[in-house]
Amino acid sequence: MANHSILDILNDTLGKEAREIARVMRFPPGQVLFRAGQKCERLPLLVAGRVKVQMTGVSGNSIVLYRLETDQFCPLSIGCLMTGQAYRAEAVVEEETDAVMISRGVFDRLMDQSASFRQGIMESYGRRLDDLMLLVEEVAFRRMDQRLEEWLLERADHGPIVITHQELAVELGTAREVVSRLLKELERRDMVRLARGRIEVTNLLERL
Amino acid sequence: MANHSILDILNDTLGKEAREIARVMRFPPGQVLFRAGQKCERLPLLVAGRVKVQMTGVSGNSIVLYRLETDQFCPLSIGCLMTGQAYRAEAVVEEETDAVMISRGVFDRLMDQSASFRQGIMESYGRRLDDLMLLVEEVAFRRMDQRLEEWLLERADHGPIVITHQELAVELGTAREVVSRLLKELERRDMVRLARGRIEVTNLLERL
DNA sequence: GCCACTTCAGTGATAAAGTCACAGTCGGCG
DNA sequence: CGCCGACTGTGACTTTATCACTGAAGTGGC
Repeated sequence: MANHSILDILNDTLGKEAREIARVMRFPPGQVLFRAGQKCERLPLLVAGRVKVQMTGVSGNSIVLYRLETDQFCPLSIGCLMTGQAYRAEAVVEEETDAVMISRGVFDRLMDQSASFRQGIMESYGRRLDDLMLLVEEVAFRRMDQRLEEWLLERADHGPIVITHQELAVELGTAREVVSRLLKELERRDMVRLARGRIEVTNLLERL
Repeated sequence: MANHSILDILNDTLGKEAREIARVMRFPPGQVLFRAGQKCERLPLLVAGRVKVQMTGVSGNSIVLYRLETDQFCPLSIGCLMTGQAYRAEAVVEEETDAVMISRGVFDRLMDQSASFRQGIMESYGRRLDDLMLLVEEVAFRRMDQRLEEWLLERADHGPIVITHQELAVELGTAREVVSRLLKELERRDMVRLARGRIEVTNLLERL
């Protein structure tokens, strides 16, 4: 996976069938790749773009689990494809996304024939497991104000962050009111400037 | 993986080398299979027994992530083996465990040659991912009293539960004091009986 | 422009959970 | 028996979650 793009691997392994068997599809922002409760038909494999995977608990609260980016597989789909279970989460396109949709048969074939493909799958899986372990630790043990500040700092580079408090609450897995209060407190300390649907990070960095 | 045990698959694929290449090791309760920070040399694959995998956050708090049981692989080890990263969690034997320890080379060979092995690996991975997603939801959104009661009910079948409040706190990813208080409250309502290092569930069931 | 309507944000009150500090209690062992 | 370490209980306080509600900002029709 280090040397070749996913498309190269597919072409190498599947030969001239590649284009027919594994068609690249384009998804616009906002499109839902899959919802909780649905069965999985095909494994999405991102060629470009970004997809957000989030889960809604019984309480109705949601949390973002991880994001899929270029050259990554959706590990949830693999699980659902292999076991026939329904999805437990949903995937929403954030940036226009091109993805190869692979059927179970083609997946098995690739796993059988391409060591590079296997390597890619295993790495993708490993990364997700790691992501989720870190998320568990975050949610279980870290303070919300710190997590919020970090989240803001990570996206403060390119001007104001366009997001509602509700969406931000889902990112962190908390309640909208909590986010509102913490943000207001940051504004009082002149660390951010708030507007409807927009957060401008001013001098948050200094605390690190 | 549905039809054959892991040992069968190993024997089928590796032939007479199997015994030399992938030796079965026995671990007593309490033994640590790996610690956070260590590198992974071999992939443990449980033939019998039970292993608890837990993680300690920067705060010093710990939480149990999942348990390995018969015929399961340790997905963390796969990740560490593939990427060369160090473990982020630790694994402790709970019941005497027999495990086959597989090297990177043998792992790659099995992945290449045995569809059953691949299937087993992928299923194991899928299950862990699912476990962790559920854990994220639990920790993020569910009430501690309910989680505690469920935990107790799940192990109330075979007489008193032998565990300290501290250990129970790690199971749930909370603080010892929280567990102590919730348990005391349950005892006041005559739902459990408490003793040092022991919890007896009396009539907790009725609430369901 | 004005109005109705929806979405978004702010906030008080209260409950649940986490943190800190410390006291009491039990069990084993010299 | 008495001491020590591990375990448990609890008060005081902080942080986070939940509930209920208000107001403010954008949107579209007329």
